[in-house]
Amino acid sequence: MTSARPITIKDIAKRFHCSPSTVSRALNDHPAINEDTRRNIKEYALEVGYQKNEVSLSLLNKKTATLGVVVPSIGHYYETAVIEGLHAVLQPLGYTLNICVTNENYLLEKEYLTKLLSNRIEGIFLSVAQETYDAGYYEHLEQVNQRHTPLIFIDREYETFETSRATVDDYHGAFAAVEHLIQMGYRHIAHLKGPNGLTVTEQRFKGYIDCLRKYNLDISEELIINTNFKVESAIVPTKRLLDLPLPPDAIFGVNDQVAIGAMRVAKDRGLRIPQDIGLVGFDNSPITAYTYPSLTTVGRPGRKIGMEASRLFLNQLNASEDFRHENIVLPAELIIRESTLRLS
Amino acid sequence: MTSARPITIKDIAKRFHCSPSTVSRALNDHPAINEDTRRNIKEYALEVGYQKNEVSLSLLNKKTATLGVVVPSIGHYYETAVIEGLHAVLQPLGYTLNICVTNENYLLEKEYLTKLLSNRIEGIFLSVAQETYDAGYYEHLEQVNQRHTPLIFIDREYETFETSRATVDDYHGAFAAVEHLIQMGYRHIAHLKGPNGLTVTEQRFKGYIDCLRKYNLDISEELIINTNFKVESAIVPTKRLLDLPLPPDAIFGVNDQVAIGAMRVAKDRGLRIPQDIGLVGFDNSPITAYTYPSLTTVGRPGRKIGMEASRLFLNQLNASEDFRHENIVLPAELIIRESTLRLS
DNA sequence: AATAATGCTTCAAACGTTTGCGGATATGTA
DNA sequence: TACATATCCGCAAACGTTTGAAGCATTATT
Repeated sequence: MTSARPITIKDIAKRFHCSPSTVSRALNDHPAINEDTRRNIKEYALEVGYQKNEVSLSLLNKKTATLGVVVPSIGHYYETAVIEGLHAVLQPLGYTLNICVTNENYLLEKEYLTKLLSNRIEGIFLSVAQETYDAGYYEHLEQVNQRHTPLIFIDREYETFETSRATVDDYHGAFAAVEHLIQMGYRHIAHLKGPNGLTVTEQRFKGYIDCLRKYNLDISEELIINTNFKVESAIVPTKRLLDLPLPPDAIFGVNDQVAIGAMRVAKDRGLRIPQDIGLVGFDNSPITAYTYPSLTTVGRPGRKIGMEASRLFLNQLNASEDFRHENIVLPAELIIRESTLRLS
Repeated sequence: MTSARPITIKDIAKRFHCSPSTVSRALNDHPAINEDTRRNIKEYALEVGYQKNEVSLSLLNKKTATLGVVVPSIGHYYETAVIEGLHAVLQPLGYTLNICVTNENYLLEKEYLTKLLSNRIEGIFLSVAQETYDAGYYEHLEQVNQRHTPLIFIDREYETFETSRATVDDYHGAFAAVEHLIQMGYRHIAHLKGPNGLTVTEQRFKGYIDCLRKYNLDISEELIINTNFKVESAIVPTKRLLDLPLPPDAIFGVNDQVAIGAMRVAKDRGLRIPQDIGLVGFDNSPITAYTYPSLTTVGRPGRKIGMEASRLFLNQLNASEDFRHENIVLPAELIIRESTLRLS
């Protein structure tokens, strides 16, 4: 039963005993149409709720005004901030965003890319899934290149893949976080690392390591444990850390979620934060300002990343022959709160 | 420079000096095509990366296999859970979800609906924006009805609008939360209410009020303050509550965010939770299990709602003449944690 | 009165794909 | 040799819209 056939321009043409061309021109205010004809047609169109079929227009103009946004999840603050930034720039320009969530799944990511290309979207913003990283797959990106569809990496990227990207300087963000811990007098600093292989994970890890090196602090394997970005994935690792003969006096979490998980475990153990143990997260998600104690964290300008990524896309669209891919890296900002502010 | 024109069926036809029909049939394994021809064509298509133009197919078949999901935001746990549920059912059936974020903005919501209809999507899942509520607008929904496009309400709905919906029993969820507080011995219970007018807000509010009535507890205007669902919107209201001559001994937050905001303020005041003050949230977002103390909350089955909403859509698609809209209401579940568990 | 100009409208092609029908060639049967 | 039957392929229309070019009245210009 569902769909009563939508009114078409032909239907209107029949009603007025004129040709579809006339109706089209009338609706688009073409000057070479009689004033009365135009008015009548427009009134009637409004009355019957005519809506132009964008599908046919897309076919005709080879333009869909649609962009794909392919991300592993939309549950975290950063991702939604990026999407908001994309939206802020691109929606006013008439673009529709087609948001696809891969759930960290490679096959789904591939399927989405194919589907988006089949649907003739005009550009893709991609943060690659974890599985894609793990397996080192990237053939599914070739089809995008082959079609010369602009591809912009956001957040999670392939370092070796030649395309534009807008990312955050995770390395220096992490470095600053650990340096801050050191300046606060913490010396035995653990890291709840993300899943191995992801650029964000490894960059933050590298920042952590390099900072320890700079200050001649020991790097201990047992102080580095993987998590999967979720709160609950921090619980067991944190317990293991605190059970060590020489437990850490600070924990740097790969994101806010795991830092909050660690906070919970530390409090359960009766540890005082920041006196007994310091905690740092990453992302500056809204909640971090209101945990107790509030969480020191590294802010990522997600909205700005989205806006920069949009700019990269637009540049590529209007680019000349000698177009070179751009690499935008925005700084991360250390936000000092109570969880590390111990007056030594 | 960007787009090298995608390969079409005509290009392939030229290459093999045959007609487009033949290519089409070869690619679709039509039996009336010579084995060799088919093989050659398919090989060549693969080689040059041919991808069928879904836009033209949509036009031809009047089917886009795309559904619109229009929500006020994607920042909260519940919303992403719903989307995941929709996805779980509909993605395997070949549907693409077009996720649109209205930012609580009426005009944007209207624009999205129009655009989705113009793009000939086959169904819409809608959680209405706050502005839409406030102003009581709903003409923009008429166009959806007029086109007989299935419309399913999720979460935020218009009670008076005749369509299918899948929602959570906020009323009884709130009632259970407050009843639990009463059973724990709390007597002076405040409510951090959401923005007025929203169904979810009002239902939870009603549950709160009715429960107080049932137990003959006073209902005090000054214990009811509006928030906007965000953490920070709970700070000032909570301070005002705690500054009252007779401050509340428990706070029921309209969602987890505001409850966590309240938790922060209470702790700043040196109040012990749950001994001095009880706290309840709503949504069971992952973090609530790991705050300190963990937060008692009311769980909403977001994923299930998404799946049920999908079912409603599919029902409507295959419905006969005597189709009636369905109204699915799933129960909310009280999840008791430390923030209210005082042993009286 | 012939020509030019103006105002309004229709024709036809195009976008990429599918599909019923008819056509052509080759093979089998009488 | 004539006819039926497979086997394979092309024609053309369709989906809804836009748009350059051409058509046709009517009015203006010489």
